[in-house]
Amino acid sequence: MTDMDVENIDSEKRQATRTALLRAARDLVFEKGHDRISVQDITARAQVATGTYYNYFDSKQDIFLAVAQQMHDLVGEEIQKTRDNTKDPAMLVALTLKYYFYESANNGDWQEFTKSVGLGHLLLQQPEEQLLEDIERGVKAGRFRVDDVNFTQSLISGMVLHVNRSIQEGQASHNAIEYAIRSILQMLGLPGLVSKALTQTPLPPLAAPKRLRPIPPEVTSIQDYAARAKKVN
Amino acid sequence: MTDMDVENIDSEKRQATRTALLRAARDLVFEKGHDRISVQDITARAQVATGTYYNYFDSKQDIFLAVAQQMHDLVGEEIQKTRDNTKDPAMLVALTLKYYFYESANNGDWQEFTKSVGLGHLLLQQPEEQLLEDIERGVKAGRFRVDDVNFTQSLISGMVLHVNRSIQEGQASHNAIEYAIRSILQMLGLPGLVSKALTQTPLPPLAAPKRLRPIPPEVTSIQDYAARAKKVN
Amino acid sequence: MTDMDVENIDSEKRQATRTALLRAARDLVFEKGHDRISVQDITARAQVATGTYYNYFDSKQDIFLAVAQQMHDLVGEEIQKTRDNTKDPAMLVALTLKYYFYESANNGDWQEFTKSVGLGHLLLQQPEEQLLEDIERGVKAGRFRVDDVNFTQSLISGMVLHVNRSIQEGQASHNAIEYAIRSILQMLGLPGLVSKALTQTPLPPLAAPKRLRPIPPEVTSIQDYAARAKKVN
Amino acid sequence: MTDMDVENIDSEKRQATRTALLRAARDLVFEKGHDRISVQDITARAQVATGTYYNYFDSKQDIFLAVAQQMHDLVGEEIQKTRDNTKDPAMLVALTLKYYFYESANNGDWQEFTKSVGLGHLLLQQPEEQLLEDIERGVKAGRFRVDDVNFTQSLISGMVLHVNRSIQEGQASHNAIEYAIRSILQMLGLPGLVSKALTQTPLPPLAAPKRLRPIPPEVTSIQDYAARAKKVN
DNA sequence: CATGAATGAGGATTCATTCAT
DNA sequence: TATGAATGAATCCTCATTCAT
Repeated sequence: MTDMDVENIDSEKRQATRTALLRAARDLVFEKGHDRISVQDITARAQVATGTYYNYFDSKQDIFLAVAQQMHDLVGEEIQKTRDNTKDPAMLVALTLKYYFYESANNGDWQEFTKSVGLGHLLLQQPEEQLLEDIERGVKAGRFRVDDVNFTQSLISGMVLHVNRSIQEGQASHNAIEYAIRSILQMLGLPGLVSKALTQTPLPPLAAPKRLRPIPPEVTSIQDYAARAKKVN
Repeated sequence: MTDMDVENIDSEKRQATRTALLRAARDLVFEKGHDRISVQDITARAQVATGTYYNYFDSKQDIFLAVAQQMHDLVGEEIQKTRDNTKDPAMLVALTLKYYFYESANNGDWQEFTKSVGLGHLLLQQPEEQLLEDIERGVKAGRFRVDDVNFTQSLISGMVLHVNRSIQEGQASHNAIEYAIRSILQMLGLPGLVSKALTQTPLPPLAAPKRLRPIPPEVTSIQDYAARAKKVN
Repeated sequence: MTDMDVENIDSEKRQATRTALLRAARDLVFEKGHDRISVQDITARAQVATGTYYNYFDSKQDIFLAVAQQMHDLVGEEIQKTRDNTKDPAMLVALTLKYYFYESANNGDWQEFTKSVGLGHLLLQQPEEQLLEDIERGVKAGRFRVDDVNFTQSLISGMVLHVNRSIQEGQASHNAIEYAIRSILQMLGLPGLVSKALTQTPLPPLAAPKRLRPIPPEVTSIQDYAARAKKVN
Repeated sequence: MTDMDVENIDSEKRQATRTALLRAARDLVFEKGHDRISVQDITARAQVATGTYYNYFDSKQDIFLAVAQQMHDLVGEEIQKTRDNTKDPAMLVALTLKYYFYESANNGDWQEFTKSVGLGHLLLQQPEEQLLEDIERGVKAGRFRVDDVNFTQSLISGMVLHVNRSIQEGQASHNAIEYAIRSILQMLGLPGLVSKALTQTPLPPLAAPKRLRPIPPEVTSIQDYAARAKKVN
């Protein structure tokens, strides 16, 4: 058995435990909803001792962030499949933006999870480095006309953030997304018509995101509870 | 001063305390968000002693239900204003359903509050007795044709519940609400065309619900957090 | 029973519990020495529930500070008895300084306690307001000649701090205390000879401070432990 | 490479690890003070794995005792340098006692370290075997007049212990040390005048012990803390 | 022997709830 | 009814120690 092997074995074990904890945390959030989850709940579910948790995460909150990252990465991987088949840099930018906007607005798991764990302000968004690369590629290919690549990336990320926020607050108009994407493409130097066309290209559907949360609680009318309320004597 | 007076004075005092507690609870939920609220927080804010709380509510959870009722009643009162000006029973049913659907989907305060306190399964919905009366009135006026009034009411309430649930899970089609209302009206014996017409009548706007929650936290991308995550060695 | 009575009774009860906790904490420090004391130890000894502790102190460390204050006050009260019989402001200043220096250097309980609880940097020292009053009185009586009373007080407090520190670090000469007091009196405008005389006036002894700590652990040579040490094979 | 060599190499490695652990423990005590040190802290500082610690020490406390021994040995070695130049057995006894008393009272590192780790009852003291040899040599040289060498040694060790304790508790008179040494010498059969003379011989200074602990915390008056204390309502 | 993941008891702190006054 | 001190279970987190590799 080589050193390499030893390292790998250790890594695998470590990864296994870490994954078990992450899965336990994620499942419990969807099952119990809230801060109703204790660290002990998580470790019990993951079949490890209480203290083990702190070999992997710094605090209770820490694991929820890690789960969010995991979910974020999952979305990224899903999108990547379509990106892989896209050669045109302009198309790449357009569809990536569109996908992320779509996910941000519609990925119920993400929304439920992040809200539940107090990370509701996190957004599904393209990693900044990736966007930067996309822009650089477009510039090299002569498709984009940009003076300062880094600043352009920063500008776009800012816009996306803003649009996402507007959507979440319900203040975004019906076609805010399309409009935003079109504006961004134009900003990158594409002609208006091309921008519009790219924006409207329909997306190949993403793999339907498997719903992670189990049985939702029975939806109920408030009257059922009213009886139990304490009366004012 | 009569016994009656004494009673009334006491009652008023009691109501005042109860209201102070309710207001404190509601404000704190919107300010601090979660389970970060203790009974002590509530009583401190309401300027009463800790123990006083339990003269009005049986448990910590109890008050949140009461607040939810309060909010539910508020919505009901708002809707009632329009109902008061509506003579036709069919129209009454249609607009009431429509209003409640609308509120259920869009009342952000309600949604935020209920989710926050673990009552996310509660829905804004017409009180069953009211619906029953509406149906009965329509029957008396010869507008509806219904065999079993009670059962019909029960059926409708069930449908509404189902539609609401679908909406909340994002599985409802674009015009689910309109379709549901139309179906219900037909169920009550109205002709298809009439049903459709009633359904499409635009609603007079409700008083814009004042948002209670304070400044939302800054929306941020997950990459900002990534750095802090504990690495897998 | 009047409201006044009720208040007093409550106060007394509260004080009793607080005192019990303080006494428990102090005793345990002298008995067990260190952080070997848990909050549960303290509450158990004080015969109250764990949570009760936090109705009186904000944190574990908090109570140790409170005990230190208590001990500090005790010293102050002891000194006050002699101060009460001292009319001359110059004498008052001289003997107060002398007493505090003496206590700071020799009060074993104070030293042991503060070291034990990580407050070893605290000193027994005359409260600044008291010193200020002393100076003011001396000025009014025409005994001191000082331009800026507040600044003078501040200067003196700083000197005392410095001398105390030197003593604790073993860097102070044999008669540092006398010299310091004499210098301070001169600073207040007294003639050199008078200062010297006042400084040398012997102190009436303080009430012998009752040693609070119980049986000290058996002093032992390190050889007794050597046997138990793990050998290098 | 012979077996012997292998053994030696292993031995050296072992010693190196052990030394690294000891150094880490000692440094950390002086840096962080208290029980704020975990075994993990020590191993991390020593650049070894957690488990390695338990190949060298039985418990957490164990290493502190070992460090104390190390410090004790260091003092012994320093004293030995002077002992080596001392031929007269009486002088040897006198100066050894004096040195150890001096160190016991003044070696700040020793005092700080032992107090910190809960070994405050340990003393710097001449190893009993060494004292025994010293006495025997004096007897052989006709300098001492002693009936039972072993019992005498035991008696002396006991006295030293007692004096040390008195010093630590601040109950020892100014010249307790000199008086004790003189008494011991007389006990060994030396004439009073000779004893006195030997006792008063000044010591060649030991190598100034380098202070290991870092910057001491700022000394402060208790009033600065008072504000933060929780009030009794 | 070295390693470092796993363990679980222990300790600080919070807070829903009770109850004597 | 109002009060607020008391309660103790629950929770987060630490860390000495073990043990399989």
